Amino acid sequence: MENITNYQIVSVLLSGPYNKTFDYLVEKTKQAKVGQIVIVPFGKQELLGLIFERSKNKIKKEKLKKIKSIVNLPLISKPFLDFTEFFASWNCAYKGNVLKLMVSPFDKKSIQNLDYKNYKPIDEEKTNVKGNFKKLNFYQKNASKEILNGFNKNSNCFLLDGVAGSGKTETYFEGVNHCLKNNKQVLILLPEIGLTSDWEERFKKTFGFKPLVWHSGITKSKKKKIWLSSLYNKKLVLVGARSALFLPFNNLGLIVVDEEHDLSFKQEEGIRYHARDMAIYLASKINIPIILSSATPSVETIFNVKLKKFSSLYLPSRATGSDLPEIQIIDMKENPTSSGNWLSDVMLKELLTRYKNNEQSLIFLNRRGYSPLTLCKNCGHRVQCNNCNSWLVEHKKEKIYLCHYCGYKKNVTGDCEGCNEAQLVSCGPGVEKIIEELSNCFPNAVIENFSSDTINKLDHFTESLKKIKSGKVDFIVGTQIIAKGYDIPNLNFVGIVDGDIGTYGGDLRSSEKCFQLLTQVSGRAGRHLKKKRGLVYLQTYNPESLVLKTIKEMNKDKFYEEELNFRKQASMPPFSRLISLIISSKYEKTLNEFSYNLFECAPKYKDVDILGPAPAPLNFVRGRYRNRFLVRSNKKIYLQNIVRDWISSIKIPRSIRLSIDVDPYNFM
DNA sequence: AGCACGCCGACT
DNA sequence: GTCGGCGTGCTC
Ligand SMILES: [Zn+2]
Ligand SMILES: [Zn+2]
Repeated sequence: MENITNYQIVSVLLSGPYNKTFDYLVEKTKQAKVGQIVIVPFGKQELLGLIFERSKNKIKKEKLKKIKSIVNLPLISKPFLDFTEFFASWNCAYKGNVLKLMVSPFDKKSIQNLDYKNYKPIDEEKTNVKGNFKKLNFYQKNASKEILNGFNKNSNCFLLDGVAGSGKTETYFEGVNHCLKNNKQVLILLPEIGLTSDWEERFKKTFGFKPLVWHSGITKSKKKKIWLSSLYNKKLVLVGARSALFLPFNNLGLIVVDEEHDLSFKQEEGIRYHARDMAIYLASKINIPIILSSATPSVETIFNVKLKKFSSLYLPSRATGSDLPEIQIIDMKENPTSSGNWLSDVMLKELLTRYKNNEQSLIFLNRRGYSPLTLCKNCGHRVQCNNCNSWLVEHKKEKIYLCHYCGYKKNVTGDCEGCNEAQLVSCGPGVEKIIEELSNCFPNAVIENFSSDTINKLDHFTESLKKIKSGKVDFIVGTQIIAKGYDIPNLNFVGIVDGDIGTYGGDLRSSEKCFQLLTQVSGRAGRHLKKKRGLVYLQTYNPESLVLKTIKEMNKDKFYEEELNFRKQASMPPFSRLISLIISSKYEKTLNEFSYNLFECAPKYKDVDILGPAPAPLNFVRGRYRNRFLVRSNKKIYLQNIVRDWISSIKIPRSIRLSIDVDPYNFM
């Protein structure tokens, strides 16, 4: 038997659904250190792990196994281990699964087969700035001065708040430049969809080199290279979607969250987390500045500014010098359309004027496809999904009915599944319907469909945008994808088909979402007009609505004031903390039994409200029945701990899936 | 998550 | 008798 004194004991966090660490032996000569990635035997399998602590010494020595190998890589630094711990605790996730995210382009096999010759870190020389910076205006200069000061302070969370086109990007580029000068790493988080070649070009023009780009479309081998760069290189700029947050940076100097309010930062599948909120924690952990940038900040962020947790940097005007557009509200009760049509006469008249005048117009409707509901007038049958209790959306171009929740599709046949004398009618418009309506009115016009159905491929997107910018397109019909800050020079008129998106849906953030979306879409109009202003027509059945009024008046402060008041009255976030439990099962009976058991052992605290169980608004998705609980408390309570204790007090049958959503945004 | 162990019904 | 279903519990 070997001498046990030649070994040391280390605690290893394993990649997988584990919350505690497991102790292993490792030869002292191997000089194991906290932060090393290792391969260990575990039961009958071999797993990837991370040395998390020196040793806990809580287990009998005879049971200990030896580490198989230590992967030859720089250490993952302590702040990132703390981040893993915090992340798991905050989001009620397994620590081991967070580790899995952190090493994501690798698995236990590929990390052992690391071929260092092929994965030479990217040449840092290439990140030497030799670009040209745009001249900043007075406000931009002030803001960037504040940001640069932030590098020397402890409290350093900034909100960069300015209308679309006010030059927020150029302003935070100053901070990026500062980091590069000091040989630091920079992480820029963008919504998945905002990460375009347009953005990359803009960066390259300014800095003279290309940033590393990280999103779901990047190949695995490229991702491995970037992962290694973040671990080896002292100096780099990485732009990425939310998952870039998990890269093992070794010398991070600044984080930017662009389009801070964007809902795509909230991960809703697998491990649920909010990338913006986690980025704020990470920045404070490493003690570096973080810049949140948006033309329409989230209510949460505005609240943090009010609490003086963040400092607000305000850019009041468009950098091009043009005025913000005029917004007119079209009362649909006074301007009704004939049945089956959705564009009012006023709207069509304005479109005609612009069309004759060779100007581009954008028609915005936040609904993909042709029609969200098809029903049979003869028998009342509705075209529904087989796996969900949702309506299928007709997509006319592809001749299918599509489920927007699970992707199920069915061919459009013209027959009815409920009777033999089909009289199918489409209820409600989608962008395809609007295109149909437009081409009836303007038979010779060129109309471009700009929605995620047509745009999901990057090259198709670039092509589409090029076509629009070349002026060949008369009408752009688009969903929210168009709101994402693309600069379209000759676009002077925006028509919003349905301004009432804030009134239905009815979750706590619907007003906020409506305000943000419509403000961003309106901001597309007239960005390059010199003497005139752009124009926006906003069709609505609720012209008196407060949200629409604040949009029309462009009174941002008033909107946030009203909305914060409402949230306060209702004890809703950001004045309280919410956690959703989503329980699902293939069997309705199992689901309801378990839900009841969970209800029975729910904690009873004075300051914790538990609502439920209730069938989810979408109570059947992908072949599974779903119930929900909603837990609420004030923010002084660490509600996650209460929920964790509750859940661990009951054994969960294998046929039940229970998902915990901290700070939920989606209540379906 | 895997994987083994174990306990019960049905099938050579 | 024994093959295989999946409910339960452990893995350093
Ligand atoms: Zn479906
Ligand atoms: Zn029918």
